[in-house]
Amino acid sequence: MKLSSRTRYGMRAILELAMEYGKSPLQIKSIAHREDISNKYLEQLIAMLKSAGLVRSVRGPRGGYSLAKPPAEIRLKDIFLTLEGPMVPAECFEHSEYCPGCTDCATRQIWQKLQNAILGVLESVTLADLIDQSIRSKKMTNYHI
Amino acid sequence: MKLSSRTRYGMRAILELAMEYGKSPLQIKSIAHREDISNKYLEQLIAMLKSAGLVRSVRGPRGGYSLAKPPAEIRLKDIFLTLEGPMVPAECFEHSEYCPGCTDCATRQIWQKLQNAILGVLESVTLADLIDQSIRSKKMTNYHI
DNA sequence: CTAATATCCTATTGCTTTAGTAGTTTATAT
DNA sequence: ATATAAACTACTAAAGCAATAGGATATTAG
Repeated sequence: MKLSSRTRYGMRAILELAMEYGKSPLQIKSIAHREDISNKYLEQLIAMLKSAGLVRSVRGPRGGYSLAKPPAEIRLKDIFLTLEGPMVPAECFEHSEYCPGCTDCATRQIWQKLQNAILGVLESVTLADLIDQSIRSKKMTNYHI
Repeated sequence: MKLSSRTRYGMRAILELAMEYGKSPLQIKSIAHREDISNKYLEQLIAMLKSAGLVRSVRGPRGGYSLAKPPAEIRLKDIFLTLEGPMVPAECFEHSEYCPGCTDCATRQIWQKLQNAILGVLESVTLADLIDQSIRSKKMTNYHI
């Protein structure tokens, strides 16, 4: 079980934007270079984030992308669901009419628990929290050196 | 984000075996029929569970499959990891030499949290727990009718 | 011994998703 | 005007998923 590149790249990209929040917009090529991601592929991922209302854009020279909201108002859950799609462990979560035997109900409860656990973590963390963590860990390394 | 059929089918199949624990072995075709899963595909899934030591088999007429251990000693984590493969959110979890920028470290901590949350749930539940839940929910419906 | 049964093993296939590439169009700052 | 950078659309190679197919092997019953 692993996360898709889409989600990993997208998360790193939006974190770059979060760290630049309040400054001038960041360009695709700049983010792509910093994070070592394909230019054109990143373009598509950021388009997803944009249509989800998490990111806004400015076209033309000196244009680029920036966060649509303060980092403290963007939860990882929003980013995750935008990139990874809706969380649907089993068919019967979408179509309740599917679910023939009652054996499923026992397993279904587990998938429900799993979903809650995942969404719980992603709900509880904002981009601002991530930045704080990042800064703190950098300070730690400085103290050691 | 959704679970693979492999995992969903496999979980339902081994739960069937768990409910039959102590009795004579269950055959592929029987499980496949009860759970409405392709015969041949299920065969492969059960082979995975067998090579993981969760299930044992008897060949020939009146043969079939049964749990290798009591239901209380099989955790969902074991089943899940067998079917879904190792939990590797990002490359740097396998190859720590990968991890160029420090931006990753912030996201990496999130993937770690996510992993812990998922494994935590799966670690805490055994097949015996699932059977208990299943029986209890059946009783509930009986009371209502 | 033989026939039936059910697991075991390997290969192949169609399908979908993923990750990435390519090229053109549109808006905007200078 | 021109350069810049996002916006949009189409395409493609590769991988994984969900099967399907067919024969080999072991075991039991008669």
